[in-house]
Amino acid sequence: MKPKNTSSGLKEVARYSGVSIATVSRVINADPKVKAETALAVQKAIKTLGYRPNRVAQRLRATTARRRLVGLLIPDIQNPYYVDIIRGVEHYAYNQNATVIIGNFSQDPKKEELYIDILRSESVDGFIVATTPRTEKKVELLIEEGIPVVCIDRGLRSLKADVVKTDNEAGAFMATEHLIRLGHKRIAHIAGDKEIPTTHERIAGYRAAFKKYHLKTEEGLIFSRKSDYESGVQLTEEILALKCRPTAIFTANNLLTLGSYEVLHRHKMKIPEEIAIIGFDDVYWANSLNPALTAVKQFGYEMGQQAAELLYKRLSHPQAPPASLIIKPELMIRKSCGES
Amino acid sequence: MKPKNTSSGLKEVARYSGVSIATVSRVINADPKVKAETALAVQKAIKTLGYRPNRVAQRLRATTARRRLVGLLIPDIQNPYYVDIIRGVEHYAYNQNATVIIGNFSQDPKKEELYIDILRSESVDGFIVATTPRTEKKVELLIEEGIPVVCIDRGLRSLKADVVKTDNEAGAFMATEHLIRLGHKRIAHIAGDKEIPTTHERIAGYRAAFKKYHLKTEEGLIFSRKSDYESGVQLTEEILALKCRPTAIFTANNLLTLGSYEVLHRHKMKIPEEIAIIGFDDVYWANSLNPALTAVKQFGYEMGQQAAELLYKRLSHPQAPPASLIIKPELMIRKSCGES
DNA sequence: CTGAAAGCGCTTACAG
DNA sequence: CTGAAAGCGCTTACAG
Repeated sequence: MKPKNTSSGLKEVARYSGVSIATVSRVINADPKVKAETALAVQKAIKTLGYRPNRVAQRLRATTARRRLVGLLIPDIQNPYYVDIIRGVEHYAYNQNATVIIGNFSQDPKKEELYIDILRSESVDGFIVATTPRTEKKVELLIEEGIPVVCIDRGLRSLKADVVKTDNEAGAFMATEHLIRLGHKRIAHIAGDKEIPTTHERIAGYRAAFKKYHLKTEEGLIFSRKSDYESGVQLTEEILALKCRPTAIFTANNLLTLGSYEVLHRHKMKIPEEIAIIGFDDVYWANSLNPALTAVKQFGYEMGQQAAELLYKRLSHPQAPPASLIIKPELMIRKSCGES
Repeated sequence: MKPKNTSSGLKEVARYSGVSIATVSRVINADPKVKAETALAVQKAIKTLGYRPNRVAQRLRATTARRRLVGLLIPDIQNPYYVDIIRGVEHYAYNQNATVIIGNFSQDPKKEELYIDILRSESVDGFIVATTPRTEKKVELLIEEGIPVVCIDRGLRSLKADVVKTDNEAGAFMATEHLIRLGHKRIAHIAGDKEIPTTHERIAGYRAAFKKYHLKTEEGLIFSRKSDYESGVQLTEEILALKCRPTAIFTANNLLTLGSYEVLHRHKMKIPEEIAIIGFDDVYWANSLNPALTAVKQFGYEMGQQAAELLYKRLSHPQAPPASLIIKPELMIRKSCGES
């Protein structure tokens, strides 16, 4: 019934190597004050006994920055963009011998709040969060309590935390400009949920491109519902039902893009001849779509790494002023807008 | 410098409500022996102080089954099938007030071993693992030590653990039979990595369908490299280069399918007229592909839930004999094989 | 350079 | 029904 206690514990290592548990602890933490030969003996004992420190006990005792646990709050693990971020954070953490604990709240506000509390109770070194305006207060509370937080994808309005995000306006501008240069004048924009700040930044980029080319932007061509697949489907249907159809669509994220593709195919629209499409967010299987998707690539993986790095920097410099890392996206030209 | 200690701790709650910390602890754990009015008073104190138990301390002290942490070992978080599994596990855990800690080893053997050790050091209640034969020994060790393990997607050869998996042979049979009934006789199979047991089960299903229809299976049409996107690309190229091309392809997982689509589109093959394609694994954007993908759906989300449930059952019945849950997949008929 | 001891925030027999 | 005390497995001043 009771599990054999194989993970011997500090005591056994101490006994085996003839020192105190304090010393064993010191060699585990690479304390340079330990005499070399003592350290060696202890290391041997650790190896032969197969000892592994209990991370829970370490964390309970440890002071911040040595807990080796980072909390990552993610809106939707089904969205490949967030998966990239997760992988990036994880990669950095792995190299620091840290673990990451993910709170995937699936766009559910209740879960979102709860996960903040839970991760906090897990004594994370700090948080990396893709905030929703909804929980902004709660996140600010964390910061006031001295818990390091870095925002990813979206910053805090109060700007009190580090942030790494994409230059959304620039990305949307690039996409729209690409279409304009190809001769499109009536471009629909399927925007994301207006609750989310990035949505507005992308709309701004869309408008800016029109402005630069002295084109007027038709307000009726900006569509928005939520940021999910289903909204992509519904809004594309609305667009196709327009008496005077636009010649191109710019979708604001990968879920919307996918939803849009579904409808375009169902209506047997020729892409890009009858309608061109360009999406925000690149995916690794963009070439498996037909035609291959031209998209604005956000560097999710790199952003995740940077965020983790920022977090650990802040751990050692809690008083440093908040930093912003704005990553320029890149246009991946493939086939869905025609040859450029 | 030092974070304000807002999360008051048992002591403050005890002081505030005029009882001992033992009593506070009891009401947190819903011990029925506590007098109702005492409990009420304590609950009020907890609420007004905004107290939240420190999960790390709880876990250190707790005995198995009350640690509320499940370890999930996943081969590749970029694969949507595993994302479904993660979501399922998480859903169940959430309802148990448990957290799940994910070890995503990205198909890297070294990471795989390391994550087992790390999750173990985190004192998980138990593991849910998609094993690789590589780490089978290590997983068996876990079991011998009395740590509950449930395998997902793939079982243990020794059968010593609970397992929830798809009926792979049946799934592959369904896919192949579907193609045969549509009149295809020469069907290529892009199988997964031969190191992985599911690969062989799917090949067996493929063969079985041929047998049932008294067709001979051409060994030269079974292709295998690894289980990733790139292999899908390469093997499809090989297939198209064949002097005598098959009329259909059956791909063994979603990554291979996507790779295959890329090549088929690049070569401007008409699907399904020139070549039909059917894939193992369904994805939520199957309709965004062109043509919409006909696929064998594995119930990843449900499997994840079941696995978590099995894990918690085993926690209360450690001696129960290992259970196997074999889930029947379902054929999702769309357009990539033509109308049925 | 090393050990004895206190303590991280909890839970749980053991008394009463 | 409740409290005092031991202890989970570590780390870290404090002595020496």
